[in-house]
Amino acid sequence: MTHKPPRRVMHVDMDAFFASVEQRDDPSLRGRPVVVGARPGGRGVVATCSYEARRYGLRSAMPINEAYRRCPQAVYLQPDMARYVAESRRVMAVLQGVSPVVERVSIDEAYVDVSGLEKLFGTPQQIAELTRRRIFEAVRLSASVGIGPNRLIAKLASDHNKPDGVTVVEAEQVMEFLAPMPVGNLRGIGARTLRKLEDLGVRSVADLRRCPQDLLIAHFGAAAAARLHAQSRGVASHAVGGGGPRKSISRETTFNEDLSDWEQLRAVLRELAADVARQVRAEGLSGRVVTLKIRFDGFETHTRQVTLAMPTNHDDLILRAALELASDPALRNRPVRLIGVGLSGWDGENERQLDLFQPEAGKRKDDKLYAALDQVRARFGQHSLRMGMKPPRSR
DNA sequence: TCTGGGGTCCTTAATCTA
DNA sequence: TCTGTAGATTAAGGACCC
Repeated sequence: MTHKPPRRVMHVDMDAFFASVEQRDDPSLRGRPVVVGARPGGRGVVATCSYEARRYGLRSAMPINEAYRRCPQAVYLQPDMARYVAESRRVMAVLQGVSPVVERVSIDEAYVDVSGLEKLFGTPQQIAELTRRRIFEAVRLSASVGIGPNRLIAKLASDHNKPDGVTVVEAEQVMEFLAPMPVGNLRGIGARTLRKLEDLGVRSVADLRRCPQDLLIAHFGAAAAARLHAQSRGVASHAVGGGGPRKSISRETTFNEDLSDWEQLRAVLRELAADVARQVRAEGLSGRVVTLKIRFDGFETHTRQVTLAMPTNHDDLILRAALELASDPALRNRPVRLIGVGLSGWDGENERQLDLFQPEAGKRKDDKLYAALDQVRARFGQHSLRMGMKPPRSR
């Protein structure tokens, strides 16, 4: 009987990726605080900032004006995504050279299954260092690497020694590694959940481990409680790969100043719908569910969606559906901060073939779609009627 | 006080359907 | 055939992630 090697997952995270690319390509930026994100003065946030900028308290997702207040001397740059995507591809190619099982999770990070690679590359520590070295040779950028028995531990390990570091956590070290960590480091714990946990006196993972299960269930529900419980003990999936195809495509925009004029909003919606449709067609997809997103003053956000009778990838049909959804009286007569449109609910290959090879059938399909839009119209008629009798549910 | 864009997944409630 | 209901599907919002 052969002995199965232990599961080892490696997480690779590029350090301050966008800012590092900028500093690499422009020597005058090296050693200086660099912020990549929205233009100061507007309504955006920091996408990434260099470690020099972090010393001033700047962080990803911080409002750009707050960043500017704290560090006006930083260099503020708008993202050049095409360039970052090209670098990302090179990094992913390096990872493919280490192991064929690579799961890209975002432009600057990936999981790699490195189980059983010891004979080829040496200890986990050596595998991690080799990876970092090869990345630097390929793109002249630094990365942080973590290795653990599953994805959760690998990710926390890569964070542990950032930037430009390596951390290896063996299975038997997991409990000890996690215990002192702030619970906020765990996956799925954002600002809201963190506040609630703090109210329960839970600050570290060790606290969470001690917290009675029924208390967690009472506050977070059974499913979330089970996830918290599992994570506090380092239990997580080690499956690398999968990921699957994307589920939706959307475009949205935030205005520098809230917009009330629906003629202008309609024009914006037209562009967004065209963008979505272009992307959907480029990926050979068509979808049935059109979603409209609107954000008002005070960050109050609403979505409305409609399922069409047949899938589409046409600008005009997506726009019409979005406009019908926007005709909901509850969404009118208020200044709009953000507007967006998305498409989801992909159909199988069959529909696509219908489009490509049977133009007549495709045409009939469109007729059906316009009929479906009439249904939406009818529904909103009903909807406004109903509102008089029964208040819409509010949550 | 301020909070982008593009996603995913989850919860809850309403509605459809077998 | 009628009716009640369980389960599936749809819709809206929220939390979270990078």
